[in-house]
Amino acid sequence: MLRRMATERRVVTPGFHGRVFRLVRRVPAGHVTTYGQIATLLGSPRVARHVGFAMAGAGHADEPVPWHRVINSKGMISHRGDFARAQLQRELLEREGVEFDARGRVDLRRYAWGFPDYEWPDDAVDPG
DNA sequence: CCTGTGACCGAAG
DNA sequence: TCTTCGGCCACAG
Repeated sequence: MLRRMATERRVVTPGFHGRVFRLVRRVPAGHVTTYGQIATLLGSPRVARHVGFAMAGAGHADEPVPWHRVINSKGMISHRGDFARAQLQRELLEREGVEFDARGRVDLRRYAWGFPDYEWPDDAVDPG
């Protein structure tokens, strides 16, 4: 029911980038979030890719976006060939106290932000 | 008014 | 552990 509504409703609508940025700004220093988590909070885990698209343009946002706190579901930095940015991202996170293991992975159970005050829209997809 | 360009995810084999 | 595949669109130039 709730599930079906989610498939019929468009979640990536005009202003999507702005909604992504607003959510990412709520992640405090020393924590991380994932593309999929942001996508789920905005309406559907399927649009994680679009969250990535939005982050690619984070520099165009009116207000600063802590883009470095967004990593992928494996707990790794998505470099997509841009190793310079990936290294900067890692440095920024380490500066905030986020630890990486030998494989360059962050323990999401420990650092992922839970968005405790997030208010789910009525037509939000069932997260579980 | 087009068009190209993107930082993903989970399931299946 | 690896690859492939479907999901599916705003936005800057």
